[in-house]
Amino acid sequence: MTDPKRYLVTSALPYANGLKHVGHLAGAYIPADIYVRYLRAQKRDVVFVCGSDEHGTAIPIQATKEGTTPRAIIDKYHQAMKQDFEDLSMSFDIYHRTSEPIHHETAQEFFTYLNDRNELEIKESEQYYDEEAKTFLADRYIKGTCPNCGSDRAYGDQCENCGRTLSPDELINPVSTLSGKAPVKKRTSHWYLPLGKHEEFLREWILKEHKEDWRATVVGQCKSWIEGGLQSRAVTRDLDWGIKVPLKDAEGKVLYVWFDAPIGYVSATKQWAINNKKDWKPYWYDKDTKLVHFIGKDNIVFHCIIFPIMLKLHGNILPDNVPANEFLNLEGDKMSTSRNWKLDMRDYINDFVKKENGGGQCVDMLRYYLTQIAPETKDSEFTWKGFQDAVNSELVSIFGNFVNRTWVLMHKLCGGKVPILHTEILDENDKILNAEIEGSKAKVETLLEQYKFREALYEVIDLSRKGNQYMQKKEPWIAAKQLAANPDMQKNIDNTMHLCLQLTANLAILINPFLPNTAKSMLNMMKVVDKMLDWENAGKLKLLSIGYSLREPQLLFRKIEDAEITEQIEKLKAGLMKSEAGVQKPADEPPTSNLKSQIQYDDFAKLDLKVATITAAEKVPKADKLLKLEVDLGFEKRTIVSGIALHFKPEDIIGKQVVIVANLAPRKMKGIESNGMILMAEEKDGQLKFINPGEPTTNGSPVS
RNA sequence: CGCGAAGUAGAGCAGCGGUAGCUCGUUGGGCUCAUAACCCAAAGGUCGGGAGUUCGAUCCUCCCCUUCGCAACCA
Repeated sequence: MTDPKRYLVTSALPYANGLKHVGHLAGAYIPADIYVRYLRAQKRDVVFVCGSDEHGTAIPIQATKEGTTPRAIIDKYHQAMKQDFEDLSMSFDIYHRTSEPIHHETAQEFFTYLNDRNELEIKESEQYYDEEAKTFLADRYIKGTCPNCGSDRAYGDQCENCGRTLSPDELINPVSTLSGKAPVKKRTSHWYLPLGKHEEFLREWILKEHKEDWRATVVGQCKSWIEGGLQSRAVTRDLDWGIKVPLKDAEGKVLYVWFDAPIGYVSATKQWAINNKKDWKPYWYDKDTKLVHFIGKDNIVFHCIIFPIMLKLHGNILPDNVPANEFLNLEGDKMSTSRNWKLDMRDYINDFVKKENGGGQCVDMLRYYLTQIAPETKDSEFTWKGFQDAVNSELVSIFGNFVNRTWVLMHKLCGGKVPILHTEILDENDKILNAEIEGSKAKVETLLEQYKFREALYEVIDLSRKGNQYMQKKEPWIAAKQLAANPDMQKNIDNTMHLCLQLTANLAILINPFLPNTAKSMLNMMKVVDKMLDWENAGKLKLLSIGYSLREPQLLFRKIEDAEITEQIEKLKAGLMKSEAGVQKPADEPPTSNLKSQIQYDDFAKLDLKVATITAAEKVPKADKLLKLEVDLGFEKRTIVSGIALHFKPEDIIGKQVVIVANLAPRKMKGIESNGMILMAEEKDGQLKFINPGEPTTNGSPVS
């Protein structure tokens, strides 16, 4: 779409059941924020909406897990996510939530509109029903034996043991997790959106019209779904958490979360309009509105297939583009909430932004690195070393350093003021630099319009690199030494510094969408107002007036120290260990007879169990969980490293008698050799307790 | 299984018909205004494997191998 009248930009609504990590940030939020800031700098009419997605079965499940109510869960995570986005300089015009009445009304109106026009089908099916709880059971609420591996940890949607995808009907001996009783089959009816009816439209719209301008990964995914045959999808569920189906005979039914969530973009726009006394309708109905959804690749089907069908049936405009990103891996492995292998936005905020040497510059460092490695065409990888390299060698050494040396030299050689430009002696280098400055605007612009954020950012950094090259060729510090012999050299110095200063002003404009906090610091150094950042000023060479005095330099970025990244990597690994310990005993599991397979006496006899007394204990440095213990076996003392630091203080356990496995092969942990293992009982909440003889016993006594 | 995306220098990534580029890292040199920063240069790749189309293929076609995703939650 060329020259639209207005823009509506959305970022995927984050699901309110937990904190979000940097993968989310890189995928759907930072690119959208860059795009929006760029449009605003161009004085375009743009609204940027987002908000929390607060319905669906996972919310009540999370509530059970945390021992609280669904309402408390969504309030907690809505607040947390909103705060985190704010801390990372996301510039939403509104951060809404789907629990608001205006959203319920909007979603219900959507449903009614479609239903009244017979665009939905009603189908009857048999679903499991819990007679005691008087409710139909979501797949996730039914537990049973896996038909594949025989584990009793299989749910109606998937087996936790073998990972196989299941349907509730496949479970052997299904049990309701609500009442613990066997559920019965009961007939129920649901509304379905027949996607198949719209196949031709999708083929035309995506595979033909947008074949070229949408990302290959997006078109490819859509093609895969369309050709795979589009099934009707239920838009309602039997659940008591969500938006009530607005019909008399639909007691106990709510809209399926995937149906109401994208409508959240519409209700957020409405709320924004109310807050700002604007009309929301053109943003969703006028053909001259450019709608852009920023999402991750998992969301492609909703934003490219299902929601567009809903929008089309409802008479709304369709997205102009859906620049979905692939996934971001972390230190060689997929990010995963359940395995705790992730970097939460909040953790970064606490460890960097909120520190004394943090603040806006640390926000921009993360924004920089995540943009630089954004998974635009394929999965990419976040590594702490990569983060450090990007910050130290590009932000600090190239960009920050260019600005700094310009400022320092300007103060030393030009009296702290913008020097005159002597046009009569401009040389080849000056002219080339001018052309580079003028050319960058168009380059960055074109790339941003194509959603190539990584490349666009590269162009900006590259412009500062060209500034460094230019300065190196002109060597004003050498010219300064020749001043005594040749006072005319001042003219050379003036020209060089004048151009470097104008270049800095340009850099501020160009970097602003990506690193807004940095742009702000630069404005402060230049003593100019925000208006200078207007995009139309990019490429201009008269942004700073001659004779204007400028502030002292301030460093734009600090370096990331080795110790900081080492600490982060260790923290990540410690978190993984914690979660793996947790997986063995999920908190919500009732006591079960988790018996291991039978062994013979000989197997048991191989174990050498002995009574021992802990004589010394200390924390292992740089390890959250480990304690280094010394135990007395009577006949010898030995060192055992044990992963119990989260449960016991070293000073509290000295003198305790324990049972150890004395013939376990030695193993090095954190460089300390551990000779044996202390036996522990584990409560279902993960709490650990020592196994010891009921009364004091001689150290070294065998246990059998 | 099938479908989609991807496999390119030590690392992270571009490119996509005319025998390969960028950033970091490495090595050597220059400069010293600058956050031991900057600048220049060099080394380093049979572009996953095989076959085909073409005057010519990393880029097109086919086969194979590997990784990721595919309407549970999840960017």
